[in-house]
Amino acid sequence: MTVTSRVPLADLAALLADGTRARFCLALLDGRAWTAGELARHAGVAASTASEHLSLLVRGGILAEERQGRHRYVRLAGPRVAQLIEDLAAHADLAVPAPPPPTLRAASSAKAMAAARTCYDHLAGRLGVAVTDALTARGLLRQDTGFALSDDGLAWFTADLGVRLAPRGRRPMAKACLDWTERRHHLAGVAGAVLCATLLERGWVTRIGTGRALRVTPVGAHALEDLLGIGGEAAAGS
Amino acid sequence: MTVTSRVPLADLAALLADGTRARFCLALLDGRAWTAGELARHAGVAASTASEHLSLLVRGGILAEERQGRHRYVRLAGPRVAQLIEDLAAHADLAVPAPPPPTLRAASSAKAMAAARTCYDHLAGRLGVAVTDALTARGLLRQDTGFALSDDGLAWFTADLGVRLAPRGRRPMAKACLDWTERRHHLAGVAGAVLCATLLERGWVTRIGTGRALRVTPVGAHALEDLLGIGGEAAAGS
DNA sequence: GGGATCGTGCGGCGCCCGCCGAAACATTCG
DNA sequence: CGAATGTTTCGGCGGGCGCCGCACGATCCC
Repeated sequence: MTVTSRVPLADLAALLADGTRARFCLALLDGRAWTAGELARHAGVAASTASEHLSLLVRGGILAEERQGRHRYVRLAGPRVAQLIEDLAAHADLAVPAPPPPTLRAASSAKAMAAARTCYDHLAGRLGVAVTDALTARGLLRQDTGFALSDDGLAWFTADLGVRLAPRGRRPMAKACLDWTERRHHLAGVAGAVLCATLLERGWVTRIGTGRALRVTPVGAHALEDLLGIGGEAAAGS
Repeated sequence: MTVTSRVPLADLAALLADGTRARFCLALLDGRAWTAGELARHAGVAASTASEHLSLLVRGGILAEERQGRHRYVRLAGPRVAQLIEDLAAHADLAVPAPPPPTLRAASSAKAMAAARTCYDHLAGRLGVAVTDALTARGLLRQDTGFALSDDGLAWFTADLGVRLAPRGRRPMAKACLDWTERRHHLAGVAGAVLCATLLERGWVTRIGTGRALRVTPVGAHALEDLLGIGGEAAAGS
């Protein structure tokens, strides 16, 4: 009988408390849109099962959907949920030290991911942390008293990188995001997204295959060395 | 058969996906330690049920326990989990606009909470946001390019407030925490915790009853006006 | 139009898990 | 020591939910 009024927190958590739905969300952390079928295969469940899960996640505000023809494209609803899931995953993985990957293929993939990857819409992995460190060392990013760009940092985006860094809604300009391989913070927020988009646009980094993993191109390595003094391992192509 | 390797994210979310466990965590957001019995009564379940829930939460790293005699005291495991739960709750409450409180007592309590309360170990509610705004307006806290104290801000804590602001482990000095009544950010992190602790120690604010709600004392109102130019409604006692 | 592909609604099955009460254990107090 | 109180363990019950297969509608391609 205990009707026990609903607890919003529990309802939200319940959406992520299922292995299959969690796998969906983790896959979608690459920031791109997937079709229902792709996700079903990725998680190893029947299409009908995936369909129901997606409806729940959309209704719960975790995912946004976009229908095109016979496809149902689905992506994370926004940077906020992406951050939330990333935080949750980071916390969960801290408790469970990653077991050694079973297959060679998985090991190689894990290695590439650890080197450089996207985290929703910004850089992560050793590359992401290296960029964050370089910005900090040069006084462009302040981490000792919080996490914010300095005035020099603002100027760097405009003058050195050559991109406009405009406020976007209520999203913070700079934000710390916990890197789950490096166990340190890397740059997220508007600045992180703009930086990542710029690197991709200019071909300084490219995606490896269809996943989240990135590779620094030779041109990119030069540019990163030039702009931030990043060289060697962190900028190495895979 | 589908053994489907575990998904840490889902395991963590599952801990919070139950109404009773969620109620426990939300109650513990006051930052203090509760006994198992108190939580059981608070959530309206049998002691045996609460006991099992607590064991799960402790094993999952959400809660830390401390046994004293026949009592089992339990509190949130640390600022990190507190922040996680707060984020999750904030996101959940955004989707579900709070229904009007059913009872007069609840309404009065909600009013006090909205005015001033603790959020784990820092200030929240209109008071928390007012303090954050005042710090920002005076150039002590930078919010336009992220969220960090300025050098003036560091000096303010030492010279004006008269407290040492030392780094504590890996916890960030300043951090934005989403206020679920004001729907804006307030100051968290080491600085937020130190500030809140100082205000409580000096009797500038006091707890109302046993909950999270706070009241600004007359002495406190003067001090806040003095230090930050905060007056009127935000500093009003209740 | 015909055949392949993609997504969805519906039963039905099975299991997990949250709940309680009763009994046992631990601690404090008189 | 005995009573009172707080907590834990154990069965057992019931409901919720994640899974599939199948049938069907929609869409795209040839």
